[in-house]
Amino acid sequence: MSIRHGLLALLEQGPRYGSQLRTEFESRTGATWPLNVGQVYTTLSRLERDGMVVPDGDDDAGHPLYAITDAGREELHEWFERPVDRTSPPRDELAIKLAMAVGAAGVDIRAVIQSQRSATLKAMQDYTRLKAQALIAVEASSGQESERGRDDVAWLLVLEQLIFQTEAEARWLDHCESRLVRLSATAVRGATPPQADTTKAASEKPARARLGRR
Amino acid sequence: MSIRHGLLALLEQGPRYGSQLRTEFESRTGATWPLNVGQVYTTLSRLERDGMVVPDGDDDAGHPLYAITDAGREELHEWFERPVDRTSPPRDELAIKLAMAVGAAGVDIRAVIQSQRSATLKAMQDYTRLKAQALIAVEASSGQESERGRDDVAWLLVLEQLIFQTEAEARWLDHCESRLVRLSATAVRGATPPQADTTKAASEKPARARLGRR
DNA sequence: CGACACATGTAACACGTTACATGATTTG
DNA sequence: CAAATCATGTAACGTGTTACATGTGTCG
Repeated sequence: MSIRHGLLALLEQGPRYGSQLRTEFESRTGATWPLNVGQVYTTLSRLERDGMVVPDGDDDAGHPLYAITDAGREELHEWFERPVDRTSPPRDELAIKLAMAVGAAGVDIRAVIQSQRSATLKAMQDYTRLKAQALIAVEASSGQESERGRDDVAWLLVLEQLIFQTEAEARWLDHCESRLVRLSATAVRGATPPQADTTKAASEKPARARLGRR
Repeated sequence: MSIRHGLLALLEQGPRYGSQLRTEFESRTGATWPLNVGQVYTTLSRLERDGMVVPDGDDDAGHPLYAITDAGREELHEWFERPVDRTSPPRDELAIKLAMAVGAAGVDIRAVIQSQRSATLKAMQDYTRLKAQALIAVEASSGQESERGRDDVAWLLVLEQLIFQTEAEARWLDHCESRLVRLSATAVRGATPPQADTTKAASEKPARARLGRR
């Protein structure tokens, strides 16, 4: 659904052709979310079917152009005004994974957290590196009212969102670990003897050993 | 893809029937991500097609059971070991929206940020309320080795992830706002005179007026 | 000319959502 | 018995991904 509106937003700047839309979409989001070209064409077909865009002649080079319609502009402005619904967020694979790992036999949840943390931190490093570059780019292109500066700023914002998100994820993983330690301590005191749980001992060790590179 | 593995994880506890899987899935994730029953059956068919599960007779009540296979267990354990790839995260609608709003004519990006922030903060309140309840539930069910306590803990973790995420989003929105203020200040100084930017003035004001409740 | 890149499509497939159809069981 | 509920499925649709087929320029 976001691609639909993303393309509409680009088309509001003026008529574009398919592959151009892909390029501009990726300049804005800094190739974080590579957009398949085929997707552009199918989405354009659907937008045309829904009356949001219309074919608008050809380029100098003969590329078929699409233009946004009034209905498309209406839809686009509604999209900008309507906040993204965060009360029913998209399913997050990591959250589901940890939810399923809680108390599951044969799964060492702390190992799951560990390996995820290292992946998360690695992503964090990449993002930080990219941000340094993005800052330089913004600096260089600032002052030009061209689309270059606009794209660089957009990319910087996207990147910073990724950083904020990743940081939150890392902190959450730490939080999970300490929370599980605390809970298992009280649970063990309440239900099962601390060291005599042979089921856990037998199932945790091999799961742990199986981890690492793959 | 997370539903697939989520169902597999539940099936590793023992054979289940369709609607039971849905119920258990929702107990774990605390109804954050309501799971359509139909989805369960189609996913089970695909899992069976791929050799991850097999029909395993009937319940006492006559419900058709599915059991996980060795291949399914293998797949499941790989899933637990393999960290979620955060270097190519799923497209985020909000990030795309802001990226498209940067420098777009007819769009007041600060208004977009504002309305999103209020939606985000509202979600935050809901989550906080839910967390208070979840803590009580965990407290009450702790010490029982039953599936109740496990589900309550899983739900608490999921909830806390949502809280961490939402908090990060709110902070990012603030960050965007101040960053845009700073950038537009330097951009204006660099390219166009501070107050005499008629293009900006003409495009921002009406966009602002058009926004608000809808 | 041949290789390469660019651009436009289309087909096949996976996943997810909604809605509908159909039995079986329980409950007023 | 009638209504409601639970459970199992299926159909239609939207979105997204990958891969393939095809044309059209450009450049060595």
